Order: sequence, then C-alpha cells, then structure tokens
Amino acid sequence: MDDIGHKDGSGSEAISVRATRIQDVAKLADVSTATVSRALATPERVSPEARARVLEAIAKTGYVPNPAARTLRSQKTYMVLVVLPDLANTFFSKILRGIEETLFEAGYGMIIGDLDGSPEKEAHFAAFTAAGRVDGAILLNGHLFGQSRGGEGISARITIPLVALCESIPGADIPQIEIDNRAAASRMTQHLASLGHRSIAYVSGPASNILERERFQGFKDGLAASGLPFEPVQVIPGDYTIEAGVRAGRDIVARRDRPTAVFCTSDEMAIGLMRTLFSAGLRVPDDISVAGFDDIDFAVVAEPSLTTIRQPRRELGQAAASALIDLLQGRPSPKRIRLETELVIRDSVAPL
Amino acid sequence: MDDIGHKDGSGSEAISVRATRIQDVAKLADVSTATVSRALATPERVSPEARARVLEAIAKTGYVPNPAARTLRSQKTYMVLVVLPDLANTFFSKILRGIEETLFEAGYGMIIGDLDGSPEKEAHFAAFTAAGRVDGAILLNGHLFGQSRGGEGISARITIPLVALCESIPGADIPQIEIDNRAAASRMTQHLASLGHRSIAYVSGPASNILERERFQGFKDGLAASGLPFEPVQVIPGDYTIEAGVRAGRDIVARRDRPTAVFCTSDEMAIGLMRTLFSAGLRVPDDISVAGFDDIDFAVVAEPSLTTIRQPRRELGQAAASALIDLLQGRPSPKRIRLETELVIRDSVAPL
DNA sequence: CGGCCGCATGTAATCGATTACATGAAACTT
DNA sequence: AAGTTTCATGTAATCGATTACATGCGGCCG
Repeated sequence: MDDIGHKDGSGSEAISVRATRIQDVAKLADVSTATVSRALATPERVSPEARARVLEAIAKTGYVPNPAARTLRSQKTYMVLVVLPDLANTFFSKILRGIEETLFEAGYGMIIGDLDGSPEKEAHFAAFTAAGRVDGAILLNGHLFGQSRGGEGISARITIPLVALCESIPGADIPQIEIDNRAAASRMTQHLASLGHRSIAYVSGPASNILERERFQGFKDGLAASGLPFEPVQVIPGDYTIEAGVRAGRDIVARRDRPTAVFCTSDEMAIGLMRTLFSAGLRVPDDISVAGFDDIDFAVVAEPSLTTIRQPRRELGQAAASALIDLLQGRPSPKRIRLETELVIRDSVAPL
Repeated sequence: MDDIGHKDGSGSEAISVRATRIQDVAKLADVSTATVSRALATPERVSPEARARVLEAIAKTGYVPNPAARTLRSQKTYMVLVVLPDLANTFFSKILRGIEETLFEAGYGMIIGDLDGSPEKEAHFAAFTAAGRVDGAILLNGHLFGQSRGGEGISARITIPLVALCESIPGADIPQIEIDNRAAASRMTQHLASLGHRSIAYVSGPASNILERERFQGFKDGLAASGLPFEPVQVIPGDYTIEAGVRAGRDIVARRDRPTAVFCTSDEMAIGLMRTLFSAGLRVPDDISVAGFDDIDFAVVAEPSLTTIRQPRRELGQAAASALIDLLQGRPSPKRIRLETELVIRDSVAPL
C-alpha cells in the first residue's frame, strides 16, 4: 500500500454552515412555518399567493427539509432495508437493481444488510430495524429476524412491513415473491429425460436451504413423471458456488459409472463443472449433458453455452419492492407472487 | 404472474405500540433523562449505582434509542451513501462487500445509490446527500455530484466527507483509493510483448471513462517500453460488458490481418471475446492470446483460464470505507491510496 | 341582520434524544 | 473554618419539522 501524503479531518469539522430551516423560509415568505409546511405537503390548502411566495423563498434559499426532524415527527424514514446472504453473489446484484429502481421511483432509499453468514450481523440488522431506522424490509435470506437463533426478544418488536423474496419463509404471514422452484426443477429434469437420459445426476445447493429443498423435490417429481427411479447416488452435494461445481466435476470424472446428464442447481456450479469435465477430456454435450439454473450473464458465453432455467431477477426485485411499497402506503398487497421461469435451451444439453 | 390471495395493508397501520422512550427508562430507574443518556454515552460520568439501575431498566424495557431524535440533535446519521454506476455489475459487488463489512464494524449503515446512467438519479442522490441523510459518501462513479451537468447549486451545499474509489476524480481534494491502472496495463502489455507478440490489439472501455484513459495510456506505455509502435487500428472500442467482448471478437475474426494477442480491459470482454473466437474455430492461446483485467471469479473457469490483472476488490472497498470513517471521526486520512495489482498468469496467453 | 360555516392562517405542542447550565453535596486546600 | 474544586445529578433549551387547535375573516342562509 503506497500512501502518499495526508489530509486532515477538516472535512468533518467544516465550519458548520447551518442549513436553511423552515423558519428561514417562513420569515422570507412572510408566513408561518405551518404555512410553509402545508405549501409543500398539501398545496391545495394554501392560497395561491402564499404558495407562490413560499415557493419563491424556497427557490431563493435552496431549502431542503431536514429528514431527521421529519422522521422524528412523522415516524416515516423513507428507507427500506434489504437483507441478503451474500452481496458478492452475481445472482443477487441483478435482483438488487430491480429493488433499487422501484424503491427509487417511489421515493424510498435502499439500505443493504449483507449477512455474510454471521448471526451477529443478523442480530444487528434486527436491532437496526427494531429501532425504527427503516419503514420496511425485504428479506432474501429465507427466514425472519431472529428466527434461527434466539433473537425473539428483538424480533418481537419488529412491527414494520416485511416481504420475503426468492426464499419463501414458511408460516410467515407476509407477502412472498418467488419463482416456482419445484416446477422449474421438475421441468428441467423432464427435459433431460425426454432427450433419452436415464442416468441424471443432481448437484444440490446447501441442504438447509429452502430453495434447495424445493428444487430437490422438483428433481424427484421430474424423475417420477418420466418414469425414472430416484437413486441417492445421483445426488452430489454443492452450495451454488463455482468451486462446488468444480468439486462435483471431479466427483463425476472419478466415477466408474457416469451419469449421462447432470442437473446443477446454479449456473455457477454448472460452469465450474463443465470446466472440470473439459479438463478431464470429457466433452459436453457429446459425452455428458449439463444443465444449470438461473441464467446468469455468463451462461450464454460458457463453452458450450448453457441450457438453464431463466429466473426474471430484475422483475423479482421489482415485484418485491412494489409489494412492500403497497404495504407501506396502506394499500392491500398480493400475498404471494410467483413469477414465471423459462427453460432456455442452448448447447450444453443434447439427446443421448 | 400467478397471484394467489390478498393481504391487506394492516402491517403498516398496526396498533402503534409506542416504543419505550428515554423517559420511561428514567422513570423506572428513578433518575433523570440526562442521567440515562449519560449512562449510555459517557458511563464514567455516572455513579456505579445509578448506572446499574439504568442498565437494569433498559434491559427490562428493551429500550432502544430513537435514531431520528438522536440524529436531529447530534447531526449524525451513522449512514454512508455509496454511489456507483451499475449495481448489477459483478465487479462492483465484491467491492461493495468490502465497504459494507468495514462500515458495519464501525457502526455505520450503507445506502446504495445506483446511478444506472441516469443524470436524474444523480441529482436525486446529490439532494439526498445535501439534505443530511448521510454522514459521508463513497463515489465509485468518477466525478463529484453535479460535476457532469449543472447541479452546482446543490453540490455546493454538500459539505460532508467524500471518498473517491476506483475512478479517481482529478482535481477533487478528497481521499482517492484506487489501483495504478496505467502501470497495470503497461505491465500486461509488456508481458504480452515479452512473449514475442508484436501485433497486440486493445479492447477499450468507454472513451469518457477515467479508468479507460489510464489503462489506454498504460497500453501505450507498455508498447513503447517494448519498442513496439502504436497503431490506432489496434484499438477496438468496448464498454467492459460481455457483449462488447463478443462484438470485438467478431471484429477480429473478420480481419484479414489478425493480431496475435488481444488485451481486453475487462474480464467480461475477454470471456465474451474468447467465446466468439472459439465459435469461429480460432483456438486460444494457440492461434491468438487473450488477456483480461480484474480477475473476476469466472476468470479461473473460463476455457482456457484467463490471464489477467487481479484487482484486490474487497480490499479496495475496505480501504475506502476506512478512509471515510477516519474523516467522519475527525482523524487524518490518507489522501491517496494505491493498492497493488497482480499479474495472474493462466492459460489464455502463450508465447507466439 | 345575526348566526353559522368554511377557509386561510397562525400559535404552540409535539416527536425523543442530547447537552449547556444550574445545583448541591462532598472532598480538598490553605 | 472559609473558600475552592470536583463530582453526580437534575432542569430545561435545543435540534427542525408536523399538526392539533385557535383565530379571524368573508360568504351564505334564513
């Protein structure tokens, strides 16, 4: 680290140019603070002349209402917390973008809570929420605050609207936005079977994960629907990462009795797996077919391009944000939204 | 969209169980509110007995200070805004994680401002900042608020600490955290030249981008240092995306006189480009060498694995957050930090 | 013409913490 | 012993907006 020169902390001690307050505007427009406030919040309740003077004064002074004061009085923060397990994961960032743009249009800001696998952080965000720093929260982590380890004390105090996104939270009476993981996994499995594959391996997500359980059910559904038996040896454990795909690939390469198709429950794993097969001299899809899940940007430029399930990530984010905004504004909100997935057929899967 | 059932907005209209206030704690502990406040902020200025009674009362009531009230009085929000051009980009999410974890440890929350190429959003975040909703901001977008289009009115009011990350902001008197893009690009160019390549193409970023200008200079430096002439035809325009890499690949495939090596200024472009070359029957690195920049997760599983420049993304985020926290807490802060990059040699580049 | 209503506006309470200043007791100082 | 310092604590002003309530004016109705 090459550290050139120093700058003192004067930025934070800057001569505090006290910002324009509502009082200043009121004085300049020769009205009361109440009138200024009303001119902004309920213009129709203020005479046109007064309103004009207020607006002029605001323009002249560049007045911006103090959010802390506003929040203190009105109990509204215009902030939403988004809790997610891993910010560095490609899968989430597109979703976040959908959330952010929808919140933005409605005048809400987005605060990120990256759990990073730490229960300590989870407790922190629960406290954060309980303290009233946000008006609502979107949960991408598959459970309510403190539901995992005894943080009930705090979570009981969380009375703000919540929305579950992607990982449904069983038993929680909050809007749930997701895809039909089970149906999608079943569909892909049947697609593989329909091409003649009888021996299909399944690379799983983390066992504790709800997504994983749904997709696994779907896999079994698909086998059953195709008249194929389920055999535990077909399941290779994974955790959605590239590295897990690489490990699963090594597993398959080492097998005497190889499956003819592999269904990976994330594109990352599929890409890592294909790479490992390739290095071992196995050709995809000639020797073995590989399918993914998610349709991330890299799926189309993988070699071969990846057959996968497309999740509408941006739309998922938008739908969750919309549902939350409905709740925040006292409107009824859909209780459960299931967005459609799409089977994207590319080159990594071929008939047997 | 399959919309099952409805839930009314009762979440937001819930019977407002007024939260515990400092007054309630004071009454229970039989002290004044001032003592409660001091017991939390400056425990050493309160007698042990009073402190114990206060803490007990807090435990009993589950009191959490109201952040809005605190902010109103103390002018501290404990929030930081992170402004970035594209949240969906893999490159940023690892950086964000570094920022988030460092801010978190220091007790700050992170608000995301995704510009999404919209000047309107930029103005919004400038106003947001000017309104005092955050204590500081980290700018990943290469310019100060309103510096691009006449938002000077608002940006003049932004007196909070700022830090520039990745894209340096020339002329701004704020800490700048970055890598030495020029040196890194030069190094890669020389690496290619040292392997015997005389005809090296360069796939650029957006021309207006500061990163791009630095890397382009580095490319020319590297050519010069290797005794190679620079020829404009070597430059293929890009914008860091996979698709731009695909387009650049088509360009190269169509050329009569192909370069023997291609230096892409992002891994996304390199991967898209390799894919296009492969589809056209050109082999990497046998027929043509390809180098990237960033070392994203997919670089190692690309086929062939990608020779690239590693940027310490998490550390960049951490360093920027640390610098900002220094400023926020009135400590001196490094004015400029340059983190080291690393030339990562894999299989996509070979001697001529 | 007197009373009632509605409208535009102002006054001041309120949100919940922090903190300057005041107070009184105990501990020193000379 | 009187005066000074220190310490723990309380009182109340303050941050800056929102909003319940009060006021005064003009129009309308009977």
